[in-house]
Amino acid sequence: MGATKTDHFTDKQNAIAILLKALAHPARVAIIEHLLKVKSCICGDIVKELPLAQPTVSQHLRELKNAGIIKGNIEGNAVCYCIDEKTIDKLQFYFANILIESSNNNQCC
Amino acid sequence: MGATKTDHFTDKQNAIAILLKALAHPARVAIIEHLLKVKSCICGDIVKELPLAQPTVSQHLRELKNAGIIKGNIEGNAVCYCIDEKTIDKLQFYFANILIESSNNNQCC
DNA sequence: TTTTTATATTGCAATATTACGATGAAAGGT
DNA sequence: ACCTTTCATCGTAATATTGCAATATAAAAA
Repeated sequence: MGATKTDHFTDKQNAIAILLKALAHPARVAIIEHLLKVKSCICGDIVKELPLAQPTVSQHLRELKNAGIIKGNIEGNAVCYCIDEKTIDKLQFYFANILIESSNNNQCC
Repeated sequence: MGATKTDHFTDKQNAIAILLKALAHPARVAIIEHLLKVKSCICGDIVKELPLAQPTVSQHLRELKNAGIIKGNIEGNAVCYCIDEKTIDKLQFYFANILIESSNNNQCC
């Protein structure tokens, strides 16, 4: 025990959980917000912005990329990261849908 | 090491991360989806729906409640849970905002 | 070619999460 | 009073995550 029982849930449920888990860390939220702030792709300056060591930032970037939240392009010496809007759109849609379905319910608490 | 360096991030970043972490597990996603499906509050039948033992489900429900994603009312012998729409609205707004800000950016990847 | 710059990977210690059996608490039914 | 039902809590084992020093890699600059 200790491992999530992924097999017992639907693919969609696991997919959403993986996306949310990728963003469920303040450092990774900060990375996304920095990407928005600089209004362009980031190439390395994230390490200077975050209060974390370079390997830690690199690890967080990899997790965001694996989940499909950001995209990364090798640009010569540096690497260029930016937000994958398609994935954020999925999340926005997911929560918007919960709100729609939820408003039809007869709330009791 | 091992613990998230919460102190180094803003309150907003931590707050979003906590909300997303609460939903970053397929069992908790499944709980929310069941709440939507039954179109009412759930009073105990979640344990039968999920492939997890009762203490595990109870623990997941507590995490969702602590994060403010669901509300819970004691109803005699049973407990009645339902979605807190205000919190889902926060999340929906957060992602919608990312999309708006992101569309102003000159994407390079 | 050597050095520098930028990022990734490895290995590991500290901590957190997940899952569940056992047990507890509290209300309802008999 | 006694049992049953419903849910929470405790304790604990298995596993995952976080963070970083050390090291590797790979392209640019000198």
